[in-house]
Amino acid sequence: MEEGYLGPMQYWLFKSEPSAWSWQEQVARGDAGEQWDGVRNYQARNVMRQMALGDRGFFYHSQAERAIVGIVEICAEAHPDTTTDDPRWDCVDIRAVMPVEAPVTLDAIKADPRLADMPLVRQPRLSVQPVSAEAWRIICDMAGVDPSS
DNA sequence: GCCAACGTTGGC
DNA sequence: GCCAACGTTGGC
Repeated sequence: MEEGYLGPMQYWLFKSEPSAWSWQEQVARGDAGEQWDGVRNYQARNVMRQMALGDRGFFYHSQAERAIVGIVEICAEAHPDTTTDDPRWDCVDIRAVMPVEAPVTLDAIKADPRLADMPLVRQPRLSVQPVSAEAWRIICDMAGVDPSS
């Protein structure tokens, strides 16, 4: 990636067990954000390496809730994960932008054939995922959120 | 709380 | 470099 190049906005999805790291905790970090650490999976790491400053993402609660609950922004691009000395693992920082008007449940996503190709549906264990511009728009619609917010 | 799927680890 | 064992994840 060239320095200073502003590419098209990209979209992502971050999955978290609310008992480990919740949307409420993310919001409490404010604009400083927090590193999305602890990822020990190459595919998820590679996804994070593609993220650019200012990209947007969904914040998804797994476990009992299973719903997208908030919008986040990438506030630091991939850098070494400070929770390990293992140089293989990178992470980005994200900050909360806003909660969604209405949580979008996994059930609702699975029920929409336009979203059938999402990794969330196809590869449920991938903890950090890309989201297509179309899926972003559709889900923002369901969530009562302006896709450009 | 179970279990299937998956990904990483480590022995060979 | 293969593959079995193991640990983890996440939906149900």
